[in-house]
Amino acid sequence: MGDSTQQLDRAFAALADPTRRGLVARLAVSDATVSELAEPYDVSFQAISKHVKVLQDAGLVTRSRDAQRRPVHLNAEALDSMTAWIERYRREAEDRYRRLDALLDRMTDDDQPPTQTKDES
Amino acid sequence: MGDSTQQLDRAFAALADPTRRGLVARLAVSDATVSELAEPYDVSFQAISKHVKVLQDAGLVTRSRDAQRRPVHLNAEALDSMTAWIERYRREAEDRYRRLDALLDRMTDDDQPPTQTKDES
DNA sequence: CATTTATTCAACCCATCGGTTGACAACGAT
DNA sequence: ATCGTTGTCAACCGATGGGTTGAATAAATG
Repeated sequence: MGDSTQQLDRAFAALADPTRRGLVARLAVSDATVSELAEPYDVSFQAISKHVKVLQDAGLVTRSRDAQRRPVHLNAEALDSMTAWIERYRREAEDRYRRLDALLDRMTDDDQPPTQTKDES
Repeated sequence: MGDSTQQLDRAFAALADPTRRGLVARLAVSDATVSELAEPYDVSFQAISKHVKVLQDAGLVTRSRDAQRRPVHLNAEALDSMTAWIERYRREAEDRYRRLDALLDRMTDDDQPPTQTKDES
């Protein structure tokens, strides 16, 4: 098992927190420093710094350096890998339901036993 | 903010665990009982039962009753709400980069100051 | 009724998480 | 060199999470 598993672990865990989802939403608008990010929240500055670190370890954001500032930048590719995982199984499940619906349709249209497809073993 | 926030909390947290992602992948193929789900794993049966409960509380799966059995069923709509959240901000961010790229292109093509669009305030 | 099968509930352990406060580090400005 | 700004690190606390084992529930079956 590669570390793509761990990366998904961290990415999903990161977005499980409403504060961190708020940070992501904010960063979708523009890059921002930790101080700017912390401003709307009622928690300590250090707490937001920790949250940003969690997002960073999950690969969801990157940092750069501009004098004392360390602007935070949203990494859209990491979001892609999450939707890729979800969509794969959602599609698989929906395809299955579609086949099942078609099967039931055939069974009610006429009482013939269904012909077996290669996907159903 | 309604409990759609809490629901997202739970959904993302649910998929943050590799075992639970494995269960989702398995359930994309077909519904299954807890015993069937537990079989490939090296942990106790009760641990898998707990995992299924987490998925259920997150709205990712539903249960039905068939004699003693309680088959677990993947709820594709819950997966949809997750991708909806992610895609919203991914698209927002990508649109921004596209505008920035276009801006830089204009600035390097000729040295004219860029004309302000309605999206940049 | 007693048993088997399928599943949950309860109590516990230890690790991790989100929050706090206080100290430290890096850099720009004076 | 000192100061202010920006940010991280470290230690701690209470709550939550994933795991365990053991007991309890629910329903078919002898």
